[in-house]
Amino acid sequence: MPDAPQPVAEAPQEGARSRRTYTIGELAKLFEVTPRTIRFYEQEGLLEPERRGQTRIYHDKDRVRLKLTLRGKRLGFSLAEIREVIQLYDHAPDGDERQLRRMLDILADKRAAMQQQLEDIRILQHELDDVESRCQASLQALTRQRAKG
Amino acid sequence: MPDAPQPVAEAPQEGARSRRTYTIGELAKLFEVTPRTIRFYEQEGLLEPERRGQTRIYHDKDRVRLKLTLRGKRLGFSLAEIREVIQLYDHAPDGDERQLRRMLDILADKRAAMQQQLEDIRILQHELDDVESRCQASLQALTRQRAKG
DNA sequence: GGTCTACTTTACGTTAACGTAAACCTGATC
DNA sequence: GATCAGGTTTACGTTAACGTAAAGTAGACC
Repeated sequence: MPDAPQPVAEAPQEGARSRRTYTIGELAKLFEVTPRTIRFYEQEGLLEPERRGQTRIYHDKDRVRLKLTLRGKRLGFSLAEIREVIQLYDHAPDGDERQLRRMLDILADKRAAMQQQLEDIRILQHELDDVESRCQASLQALTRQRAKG
Repeated sequence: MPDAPQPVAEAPQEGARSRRTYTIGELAKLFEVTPRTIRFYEQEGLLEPERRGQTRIYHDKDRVRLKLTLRGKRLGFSLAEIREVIQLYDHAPDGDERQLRRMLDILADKRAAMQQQLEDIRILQHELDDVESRCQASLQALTRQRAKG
């Protein structure tokens, strides 16, 4: 499942600019994923943590990226697609005209997909409404029957 | 990707009750999937076509189920989850109280997931807005520069 | 009756997204 | 200085959702 109501894990915002850093374990706990997952996302080019000696140090930028990544996943995007969006996000203002136009094309695609998703959700919600009301009805029927019997 | 703007393939509705049937190939073309995919969905318990001799015959019920399945996939649900919903859909009114209550629980879960998705889409759309405006800005900058040079 | 075309089963291959296990390093603590 | 928690790399394993190829069948047409 698109990972239902995520515990809305979020970092404490000490003032406007929280300059704190995270170990991989901290970040993992914060978003309820495993360290392995975080390393894998790095390997796939979604994160680029600092290195202090051998160990990774994550900054707010990485935390935001990870958040975006998990949001994308909940919507069924692949990691490759999410990386695409992240690169758009980071390199939007530079590049030549052809690149910029290509970006706008990709953006239009993502938008269309999300529009489709909105529509899909709308329809599915109605269908769930339907099932639920039928469920409630038979439940009440059972209850009435028990009251009589 | 959640399969962007699907060509909104849909069957002709000859009157209210279209009693026509479909071969696997027809159904596949209608929704732009392969026959293999349709057989796989059957194997996973999502479809139950009639058999005429060896070959499968699909009715409107199957078409609706397939449509629901693809909608679920666009939202990132797994086939197992979709099967769960389909079974809810088909067996909502029967079963004892415990089963009905369990159904309502599952329904609540799906609802929560979809609420989360709505929120995710809202946020992502804003982020895409941001990227796009930055894109447009640098594009205009390039154009102005060219006009001068 | 041969030849298409579209169906069928069986079975192995593939890709994405991690899980899991082994073997190692490293700073803190008893 | 041993131990331990938490970090690291390397590498193989696993699951979902199909793709693909081989080999057979069954009706339509020339």
